[in-house]
Amino acid sequence: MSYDFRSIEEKWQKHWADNKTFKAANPGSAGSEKKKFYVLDMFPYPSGAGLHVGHPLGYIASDIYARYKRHKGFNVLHPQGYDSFGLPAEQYAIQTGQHPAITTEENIKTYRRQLDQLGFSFDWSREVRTSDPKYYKWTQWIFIQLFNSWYNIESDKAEDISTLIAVFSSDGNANVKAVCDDDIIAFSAADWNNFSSKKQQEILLQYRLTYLAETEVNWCPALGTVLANDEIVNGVSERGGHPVIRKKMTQWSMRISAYAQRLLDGLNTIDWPQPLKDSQTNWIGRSQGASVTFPILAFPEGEGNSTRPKYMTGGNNSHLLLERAKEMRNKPTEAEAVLWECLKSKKLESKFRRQHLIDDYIVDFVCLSKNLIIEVDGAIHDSQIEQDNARTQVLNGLGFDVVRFRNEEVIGDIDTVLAAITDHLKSSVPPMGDRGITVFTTRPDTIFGVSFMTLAPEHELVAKITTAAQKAEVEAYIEATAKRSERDRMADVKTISGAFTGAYAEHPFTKEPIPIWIGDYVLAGYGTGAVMSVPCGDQRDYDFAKHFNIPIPNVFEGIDISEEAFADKEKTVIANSDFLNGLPYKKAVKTAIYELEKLGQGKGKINYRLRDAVFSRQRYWGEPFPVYYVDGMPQMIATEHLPITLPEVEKYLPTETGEPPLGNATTWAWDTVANKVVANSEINNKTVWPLELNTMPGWAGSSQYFNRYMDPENEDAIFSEEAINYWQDVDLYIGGSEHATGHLLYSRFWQKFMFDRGYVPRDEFAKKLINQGMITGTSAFVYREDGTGNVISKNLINGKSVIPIHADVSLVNASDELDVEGFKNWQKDYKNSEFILEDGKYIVGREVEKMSKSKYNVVNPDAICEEYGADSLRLYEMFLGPLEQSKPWNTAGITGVHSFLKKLWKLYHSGANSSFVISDATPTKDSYKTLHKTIKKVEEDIENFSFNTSVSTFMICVNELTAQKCTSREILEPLAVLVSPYAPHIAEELWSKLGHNESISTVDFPKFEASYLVESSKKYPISFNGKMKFTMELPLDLSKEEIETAVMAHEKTQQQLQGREPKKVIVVPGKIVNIVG
RNA sequence: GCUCGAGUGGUGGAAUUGGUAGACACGUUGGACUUAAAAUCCAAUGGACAUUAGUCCGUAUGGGUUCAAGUCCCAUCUCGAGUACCA
Repeated sequence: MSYDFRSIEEKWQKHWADNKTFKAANPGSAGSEKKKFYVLDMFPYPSGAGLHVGHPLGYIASDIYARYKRHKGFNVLHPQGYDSFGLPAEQYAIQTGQHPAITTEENIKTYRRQLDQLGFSFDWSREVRTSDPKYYKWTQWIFIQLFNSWYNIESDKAEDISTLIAVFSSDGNANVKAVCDDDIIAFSAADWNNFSSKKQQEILLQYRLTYLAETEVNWCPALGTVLANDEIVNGVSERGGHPVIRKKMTQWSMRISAYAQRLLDGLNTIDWPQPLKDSQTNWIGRSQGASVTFPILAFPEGEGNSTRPKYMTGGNNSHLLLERAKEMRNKPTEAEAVLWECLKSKKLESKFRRQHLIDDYIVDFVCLSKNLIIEVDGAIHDSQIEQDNARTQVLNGLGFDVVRFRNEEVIGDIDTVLAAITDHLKSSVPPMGDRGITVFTTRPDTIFGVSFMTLAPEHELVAKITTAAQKAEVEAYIEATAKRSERDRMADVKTISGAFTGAYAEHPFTKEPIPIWIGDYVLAGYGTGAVMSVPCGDQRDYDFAKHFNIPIPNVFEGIDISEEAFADKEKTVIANSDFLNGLPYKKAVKTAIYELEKLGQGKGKINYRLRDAVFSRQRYWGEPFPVYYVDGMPQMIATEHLPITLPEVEKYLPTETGEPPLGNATTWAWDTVANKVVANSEINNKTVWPLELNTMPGWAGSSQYFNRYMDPENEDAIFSEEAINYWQDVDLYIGGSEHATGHLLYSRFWQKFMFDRGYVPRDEFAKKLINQGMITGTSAFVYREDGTGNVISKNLINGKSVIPIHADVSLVNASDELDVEGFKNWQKDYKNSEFILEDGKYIVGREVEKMSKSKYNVVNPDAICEEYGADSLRLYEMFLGPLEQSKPWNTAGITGVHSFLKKLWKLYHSGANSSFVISDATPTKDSYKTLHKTIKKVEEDIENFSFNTSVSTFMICVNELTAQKCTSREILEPLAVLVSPYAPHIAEELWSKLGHNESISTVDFPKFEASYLVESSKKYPISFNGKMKFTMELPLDLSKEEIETAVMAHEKTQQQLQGREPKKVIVVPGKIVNIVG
């Protein structure tokens, strides 16, 4: 009987499906007493093109591992599902009008058929689809949890928003340490309790982990949607390659920045590939340095009143207000008097002034060096909250922090008040405002090398500080840079451009004026959008200074900076820098920060590149938000009313007024009484309100799917506690490296959030991750000659000018010969072209490229399965090389693994007419040895994910057993188990022929016995000066001396030495002999 | 530019803590079987020289450490991936 892979594979695929062979057991059902093991493939998007041979690579590897773990006695969870929301189905809907759900359903069918035919051991009873309302109900649920959470820096975790509200209403926000928006205004408990509900909601949005805010987003006009940073590659959209522009829009954002440090720290606890960790580290972009504030000297050097004393901070009406201030100083309230006694005694180590003019306000107390204002309010202020807020905003705008206390607080408990002020003095680096430019620098040690400041052209201060004389030039420059697209700016980093604002800042230490420039090499989106430029230590600053003839002071000892900047931190010794002179880098940084803190003009700071993630998409085919709007403020729909299902729309394009596609829906309003979605016509702005029109991005559905697989049918919770506590986390996660900074970062973020809120027991979702390499295509080219239009065979080009044209790889055989007639029929344009052949053949050119439809180099697994079978394809994909490595697809070698399977089959069918033969004879010593060295190697290989070498090992094993004419059950039974993870169909068939009725899938993995491999002798390689000359068989129990004697006595040794006396003989028993001399 | 990874026959790739370089396949060549083809089986196959015996050279390049280096160290080159003015 010959190896009929077609019927064998069909038979077992049906058997597995009918018997639910791979169903994983949840707690409470049989099988869950075993140890768990969770093997997961990255969520596939079911594209219309179906699978190509590159896709299954990772699935085969994970399947081998899953099957191996079952043999090892584990309860294995190996699920599969579909990330089925997404752009392609929607683009297709826009073009054809076909509902994306239909397209998606069809694509999934193709995927499922293709996956089934490869014999994967997935537990299909757990399948999830992100576009299924039963699934996205829980995506919406998580969104609500995020909305109802804030990040408490003190406990360093996310907490329920109610704990924040409690603090606000008892203590205000002065002592709240939270990750929140930058423009937070200070308020007291009384303020909070008096704020309108809308005002409270606005403030809370500044703290929530998902929040609605006007942000600058990447808008892609061609796709009609915003894109996340990771969806943009080289300045154009990842999908489609369309241009992307910056635009301000109100969008949902995720406060992932709160988790920057923990996302970084977590990388040390997981076994993920280093390059992947590196790119996440890079993306998070932590840099340690200092934030430094440079006061702005309002007028250019030498002009006007730059000599005006610094404490004169009043505005235009100063002359009117000074008298009033004096009067108030003489008649302080009781509370003011008490506080002033404490402040003027300098108990707090900072100088305060009382009843001082700031712009057009008289403030109660101010510390000018720390930009801190303290107001003491009586009962009257309760009635003028709005005015006070306006005043606070103006003062904030000028760069001051405002802290308010009530009279009763000051009189009642002065110590608490003083402690609060001390806290503020310590923590307050004045926010950026008209009074100063705050910059972030990693090199505070070079602060004496600052010779100019540079602001991003978009920086909000630019308009305020530019002098009349420079106005025209600055505006022209801003206009010119705004016109340059993101892409131009990136492509062209060599051109140096900028403009002088006419304004000057003051150096914190030398008090020298520093000119303020703008330049587009400074990015608005990073740090504060401003830099202190140190041309001697930074090449970009250096180039800028050279270009605009700005001085380049040298602050490095013994370094020549006449040609380029000096950026080496290790060799740095600071010079020309007052108190930093002679210090090396690290000490100088510390000292500089210490001195800046003393001045209140800077402090050590850690900066992250990671931005909050925009979470709104102006698309149809995505999760709807469980959100409706009351007076423009977002409201969450109670979780018991979820899911909010995607409405039907006439067309999938934005509305005429530019609203997202959901704006076309006519039944898209929320009735807060009936708690259901109703027609838009019922909106009354009392009980029926409009729903959110955006949908969630692609990564929403994939950020917790791995946990949902643990309990996918659960309708009451995202997963049961029993399920999550049993399965815990993913033990092995396999997928492509393209998800490094998208899916894998967002998933880690959500997992940490779920951990903080107590829903999951682990704060990292995947212990081990492997990136499988990409299988690239081998494109084929024909060459059309310029002018003549003749199509020339590759080796006849000889320098002629030709245009390469992709030919479909199915028209080319293994020897690179083209089926010319087939090509002519395929591309009708070439019907009448003349093909210039060599030796009667047309030879194509070959090139390795990404496998893609447009390059006509896609190889479909269906054809391979048809010709060689799934087991051959599985073995071959593994045999190609290491899993992590990228490699071009080349079918040439598949006959090798296919004939291996035939040999394996024959090993069990050695009888007459190839009939099945098995004997109970005791195996030979050699057969035992062959089997056990195979067990050892295969086990090691699987544990190390070195699947390619296992396949070789099987080949060697079968070759040896065939030569030994082995038919022993004692050998051939374990061999079938060994092979089963790799080639499960043939293994099942052989197993059943061996007389078993149960599936092979959970049979124990054969146990390795070292005793079978023990040898009594070794074929020693005998080397002379390290070069192997011959081998010599010697017993292994010889001592070093005995080996040496035996080797020296050998005739070939004497022949090699030709009478010379060896200087030294190295003997490593069991390994090698090396004779030196 | 920076970061990371990789360079081994005609090809995919093996090679344990440094210890016989090229396992296992593909391809190629020759042979067996066959009317023929397919399938199958056998043999050879890193390069150069040599009838044989054998000799020399060989893991990107140049150095180094070592009895011994594909493996460790230094420098250089090439390719791939990621990143893009990150202060």
